[in-house]
Amino acid sequence: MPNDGFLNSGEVSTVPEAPQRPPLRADARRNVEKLRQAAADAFSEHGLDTPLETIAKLAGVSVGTIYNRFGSRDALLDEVVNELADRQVRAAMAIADGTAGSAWEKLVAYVGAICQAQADDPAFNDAISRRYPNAPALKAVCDQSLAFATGLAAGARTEGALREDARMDDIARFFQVNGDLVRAGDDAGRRRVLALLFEGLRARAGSHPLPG
Amino acid sequence: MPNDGFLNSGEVSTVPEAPQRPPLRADARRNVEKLRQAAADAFSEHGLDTPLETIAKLAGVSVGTIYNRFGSRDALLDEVVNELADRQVRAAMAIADGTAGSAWEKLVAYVGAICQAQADDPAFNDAISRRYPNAPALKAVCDQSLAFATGLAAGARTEGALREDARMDDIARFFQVNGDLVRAGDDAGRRRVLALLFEGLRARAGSHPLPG
DNA sequence: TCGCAAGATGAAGGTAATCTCAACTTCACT
DNA sequence: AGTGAAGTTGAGATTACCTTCATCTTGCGA
Repeated sequence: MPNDGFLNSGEVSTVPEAPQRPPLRADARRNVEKLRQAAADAFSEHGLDTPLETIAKLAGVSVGTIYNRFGSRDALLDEVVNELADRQVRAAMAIADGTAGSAWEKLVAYVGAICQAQADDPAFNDAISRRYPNAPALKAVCDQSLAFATGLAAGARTEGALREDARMDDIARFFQVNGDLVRAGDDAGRRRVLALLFEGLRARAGSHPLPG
Repeated sequence: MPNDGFLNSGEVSTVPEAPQRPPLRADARRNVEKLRQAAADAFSEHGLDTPLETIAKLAGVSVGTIYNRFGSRDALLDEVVNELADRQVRAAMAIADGTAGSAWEKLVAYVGAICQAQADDPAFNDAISRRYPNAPALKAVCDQSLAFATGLAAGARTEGALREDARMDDIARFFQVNGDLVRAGDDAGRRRVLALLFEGLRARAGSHPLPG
């Protein structure tokens, strides 16, 4: 559950463009909850390609209900995976924050945590490394994650640990590459590639400049 | 069932288990050729997921003919893409051989050439970086490519340019990773990641050992 | 308890692909 | 030219998914 984190001075109206729908009936609310749970479970086990049929069955409802409650596959995906991804990203941030040492070490810890989460949870992996253009909330989580990494990277560069010509989108590519190796089922290789990339990213005398 | 060969006066049969089919009729031979060409063109333009319908239309025959001549999608794929991949791998080998300098430089040239070919030809990319388990001839080409790279890598390690704990399967992963970034359409990023990986692969004082 | 709007259902329709096979066409040999 | 085997054809079977909608069911206010 997203914690809004603000101790606001007065009441602020909810969201400006809230469509002001009538409240859901009790059974419908129950079904939404069951579907959310079922979708999260199924996605986390089988990835985001899980058929709606599977999710509906797991929730004990029919596929039609998914459409009644969420409108489309993409909407379900965006809503459910958003929460899931948000949780993972926050956990990784906590790990980075809890890492004593240099910004470089925090950066390594953060990227390592995200990559491990990709390996552990197919849904999360699909979410941050694959393209889901119709999932805006999901994109927001990814951006948030990258922004955090960017901050750490800036610190690491200042320290002189991260090479000067490293760019922020390089980090995004770590996740992309890691996700691909996860999908290939090559966990050992994944770790090696990650290690190689970090080695490449370190500032060093006599390193060749990166292209671009 | 061994064939007791000594009754056979002169000719030894070519391949032991050649099914000895009757020769194809002229029109069928023509169709095989048209299909090979069409498949190579279509695969190279759209990747190995091109539907058979597209290929059949391009060749001016019906899908049924593909099955009559090749037996299955995978068989067509194996046969056609094998040739295509073999050509690319040989070209890359020639580039490596034509590169003056150290084994490390040859290795970089070879891997770079393969990766560039992946970027230029979707069929080749799918062939060496994706899994096509039902394509044995294709797998052979990949193995051949890796064996060549392995030779160069051994030389580069002897020179002291390649880190001691680099392994041969690391090179295979370069192709996998590169292929993924090609598919993502991120050519600039692809080059940067490749550069980072090579930086990571260089022998250096004070580098961390790779996991595994 | 009743009525009805909200909600659930799942078969049917749509799409996009591989693969099959009975009916037709053509080659090549006499 | 005639004939039969070889070859081609393409609609249909099949699979696997998403999405819709007419019909049935149910929560809940009166």
